[in-house]
Amino acid sequence: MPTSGDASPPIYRVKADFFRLLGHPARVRVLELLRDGERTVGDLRSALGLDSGGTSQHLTTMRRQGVLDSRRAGTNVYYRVKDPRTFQLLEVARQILSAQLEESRGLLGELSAVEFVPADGATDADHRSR
Amino acid sequence: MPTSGDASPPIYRVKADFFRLLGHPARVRVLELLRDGERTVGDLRSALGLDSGGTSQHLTTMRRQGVLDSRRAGTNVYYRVKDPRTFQLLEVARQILSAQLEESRGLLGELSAVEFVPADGATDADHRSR
DNA sequence: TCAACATCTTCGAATATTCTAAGACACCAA
DNA sequence: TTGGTGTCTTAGAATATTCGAAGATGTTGA
Repeated sequence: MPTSGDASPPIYRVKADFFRLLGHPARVRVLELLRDGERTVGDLRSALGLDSGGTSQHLTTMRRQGVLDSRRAGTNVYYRVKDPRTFQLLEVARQILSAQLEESRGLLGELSAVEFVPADGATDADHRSR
Repeated sequence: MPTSGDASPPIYRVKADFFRLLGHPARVRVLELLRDGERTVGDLRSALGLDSGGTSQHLTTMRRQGVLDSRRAGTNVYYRVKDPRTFQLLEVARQILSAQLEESRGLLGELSAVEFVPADGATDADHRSR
């Protein structure tokens, strides 16, 4: 068996492609809309507020990369998420982001507490000026 | 408390920005290199094979978005991953991708088994021509 | 202060992605 | 077979990201 034409790209590139695929608001929404089952293109289109061309483009991209799967039923096409672990990805991202939010909210609190000045004026995270 | 100047963007946009940040081979590698602890810019630079400008650019981007954190020690700057859950993201992505690989490998096997023809010529996944 | 080193910034060119609009195609019901 | 609906494709313009090169800044030790 031949090692086929295109040398398979390094893992970190495959991963990057995969994350880049998720790196678009409309595509994140598609995943969220598909969280509880398949939907037709029309459903998604109206939920996203895109025209059918744009919707189709995103869906096609995601299917090509193996994130989505589709099935035709009459004149409609139903899309679904292929691997449920994809939702785990969204969930972990949500956790990370809400932790960030919490932290920055904390900093904001400190900021407004003008009266309080820590013993050592400069914090560790302070080494970049600008 | 005022709702501050910039209306906070919808969650799906924040998530998308976050994934897009991970959507670059060099940045994925940085995360992998930081899996077991902090590294200096120079370490990362030589591992990535970039010039110091490019390295700095990626690191700065990741720090601005809150994925990395840095500390200066003398003339060096050490970077580290801020939230360990970030690695979980990489891990889940790896799982999804290797499942995909396995599946396509399976299809490839079928493909080379030219003799075998299923009872019904068309499969379900076959509704898109082209 | 100066030289050496590490890191950061900036800017324009190169490249990639997304948007928009127009029309093509597939399927169903009449 | 024809019209209507739903989905897909394409191509070029608009926009965003990345690359490469040059130099600025900050830190240490002499």
